[in-house]
Amino acid sequence: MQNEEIAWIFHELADLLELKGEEYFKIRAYRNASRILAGLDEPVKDAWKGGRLNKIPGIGKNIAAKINELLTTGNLKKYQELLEEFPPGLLAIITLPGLGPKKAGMIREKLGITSLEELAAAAREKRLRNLPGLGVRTEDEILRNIELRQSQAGRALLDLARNIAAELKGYLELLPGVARVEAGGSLRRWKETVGDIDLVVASDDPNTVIDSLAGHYRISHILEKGYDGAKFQTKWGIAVELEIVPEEVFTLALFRNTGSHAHFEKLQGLFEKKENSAAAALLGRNRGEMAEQDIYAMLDLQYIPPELREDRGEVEAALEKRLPDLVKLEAIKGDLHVHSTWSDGVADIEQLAGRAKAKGYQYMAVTDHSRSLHIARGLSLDKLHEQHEVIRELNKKQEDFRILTGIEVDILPKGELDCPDEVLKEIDVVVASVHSAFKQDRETMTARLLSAMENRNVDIIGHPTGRLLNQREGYALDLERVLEAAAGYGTILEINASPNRLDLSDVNARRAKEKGIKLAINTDAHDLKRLDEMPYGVAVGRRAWLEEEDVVNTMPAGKLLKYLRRR
DNA sequence: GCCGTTTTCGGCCCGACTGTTTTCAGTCG
Repeated sequence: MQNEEIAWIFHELADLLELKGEEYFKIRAYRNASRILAGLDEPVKDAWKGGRLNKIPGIGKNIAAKINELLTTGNLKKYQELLEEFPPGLLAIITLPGLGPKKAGMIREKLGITSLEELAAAAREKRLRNLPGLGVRTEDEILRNIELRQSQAGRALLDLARNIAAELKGYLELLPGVARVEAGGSLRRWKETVGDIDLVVASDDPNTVIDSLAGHYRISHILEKGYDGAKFQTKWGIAVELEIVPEEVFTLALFRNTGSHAHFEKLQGLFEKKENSAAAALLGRNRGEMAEQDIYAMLDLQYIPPELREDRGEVEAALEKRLPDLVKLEAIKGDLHVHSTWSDGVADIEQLAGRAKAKGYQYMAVTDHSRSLHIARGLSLDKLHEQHEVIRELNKKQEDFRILTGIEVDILPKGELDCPDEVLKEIDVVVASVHSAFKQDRETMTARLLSAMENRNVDIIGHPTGRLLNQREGYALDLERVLEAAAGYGTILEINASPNRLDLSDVNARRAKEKGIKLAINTDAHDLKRLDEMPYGVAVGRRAWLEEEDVVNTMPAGKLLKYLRRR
């Protein structure tokens, strides 16, 4: 059982206890444990074997005992009992924005509703609006959110899909007769969510491959089976589709499998114009040596990296040899948005810096929350000052790495910042973000962000649209005006690399670039593990056609600091 | 539930917004 799975059980346990009406602090302890386990830097199993479980801060006697039960028996009695008491549908209902345990419980009691489907039906039949505490607006909101959820059904976040894909790839590669395995489809294009995991396998024995994968512990059952492929359902909901081909056509199959459809069709058009000469050349080659580059070369195109294959002008650009030189992970020299134990992170500054350094970074900004964000233990001005003193001391001990002072300052509902200018002025990296009053109307929210950008102390706008993938839409915002303002003021916009945000999105980041706005690709990590999520942000940057010069944290430390102080 | 230069119980902990109300409970970050 992996860390994420154990963490997920405690997460659900917390929700279940909330439905049961348990005491707030007990629920919080489970939530906290879930977060800690998900962010733990070693397999929980190793800590368990080594008897170190209750050495982990936040894991006490009781939760350690439950982890022990999980790892010993594969099950948790308390969890199972609660699941029987509260149907899984109720858990889905309380994840809807605006609905919590109290309202879900009331709706269940009054109408016997225990699933999203039943809730949607009741909303359509206008049966919710007369319940105590609910009205027409809530009813509309509920229906809208359920429909939004259903429209995304089956699409997994990229990190989950990539993790499962990597595991299955490793497994398949060990099978006899399997020469190569690669993930294709939207996963290879690094799209923010993935419908199913496409794996292309080079093997002359499809049956063995299919039967072997069917027995993998991640797979719950087989959905379709053909001669040269099969589709499976995983236990995590997302489907896996296998395409099994002879080794000599592997590259071609992977190329076609990667898509997108629109990109592929456009290339097909080019092939047809070539009157089969290219296709003939393709078939005439020694196929074993063929690389994807050759396919593009045959069409007189520059090589188009998978991230660009969306038919958003990349084929035209490749024809004219003007594809961008896309930013690479190796170009990233630091992370400018990281949380420590001073606010709501679970790793301390030295641990974070150590990990950042190990990645080859030159710098990292510690940007803990500002005073008004109580739930995240936002820092008082005194604490902030103290933290910056600590950082200055830590910097004295090292020469080849620099910890930058920072803050993630709240943009308060009326647009003012949650920290006085004279304090902000002294801070290396000021990230300003919205964490409250998400339901403001478009005009108010736009003015709020504009007001923050106007402040010359603000360097970066954090997760600019506030969206959470598969959970909630961004706040109402006139993004065009925000982009205009960012371009005018010289404000940097963030690409938040967290796989559940990826905010700005690829499309919006590309618009930002077109307006001459600089971007920062940051992890917003709250633990050591999440510092590793930078590749997801870089992928968004690549999908946005960004080059190294568009991304401020590709600059060396000295140049960056100068750049930040220019306003 | 966890934690403890507070040693075994008591503290942890929060204000703002929302939609429903007409004074507030529930939700949220």
